[in-house]
Amino acid sequence: MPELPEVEVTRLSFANAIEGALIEAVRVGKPLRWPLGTAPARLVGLHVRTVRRRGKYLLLDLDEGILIMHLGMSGSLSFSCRPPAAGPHDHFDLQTARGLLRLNDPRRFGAVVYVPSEDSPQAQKLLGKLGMEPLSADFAVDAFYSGLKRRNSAIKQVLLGGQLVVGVGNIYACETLFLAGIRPTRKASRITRRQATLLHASICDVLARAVQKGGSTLRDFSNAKGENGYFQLEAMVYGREGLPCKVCAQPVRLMRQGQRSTYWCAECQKA
DNA sequence: AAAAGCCCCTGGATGC
DNA sequence: TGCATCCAGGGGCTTT
Repeated sequence: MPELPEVEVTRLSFANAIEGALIEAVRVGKPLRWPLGTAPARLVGLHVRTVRRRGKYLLLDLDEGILIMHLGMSGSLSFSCRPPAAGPHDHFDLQTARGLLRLNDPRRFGAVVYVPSEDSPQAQKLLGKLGMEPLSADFAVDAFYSGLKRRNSAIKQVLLGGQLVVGVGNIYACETLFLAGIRPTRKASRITRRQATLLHASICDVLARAVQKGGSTLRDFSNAKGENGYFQLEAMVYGREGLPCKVCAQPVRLMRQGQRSTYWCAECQKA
């Protein structure tokens, strides 16, 4: 479910509330993607210092070490003072003095991993190959363009891959390519500087607007306060197969790329 | 090294 | 109502 905007919206919805809080107890439910990497009891007594985001990962800096969280496809976090009893899909609880941070994840593609530091092998295995942060100053047009030049696969796949730029998942890849007028199957290496500049701007624009709208709630996403997002209402192509393109009125198309659905407009995306 | 496929898992929608 | 099939916002691992 969650792409960069949803993860960022989630972070913003509980970071202030949890920062500085003492960890009082930890409950682990069904196994997630990877084991926690430490005994749950060893987290007790530590404080949550800050909550950061890297790509689609959330990083909770503790007094000692970092708790890395990932929401996978179906994960969401909630933070509340009076949480209900854990349900069948609540697989991780971090009980703090300020409230309970809970990961709900039906499909269990998500993860919570404790690492001693960001430089540790465990952390680098997850974070080491990540590309540029699209909402930060290090997302430079030149670096983006030269990175595209070095890739031979379809531009959509390069965006999803996360090695050049992080956080762009299936929804936002479709949307940014539409806004930039680029065919999703276009070889990345053949994208012109002008198109790369346009795509770069579209990525910045779409992700920032999606964060402002609280992310996209397709099925069940909500932030840590339980609030839904509304960016899906502004989607130009994603999930709109057969419906008229909002720009040219031609029917939006659907195709498969690397086992994922790609929505696009053949009329508006000719580059 | 890069690229393409496969797989992890559950639930909801659709079709017969 | 029941059952089979397909699909879903991710990404690591294995194979080319």
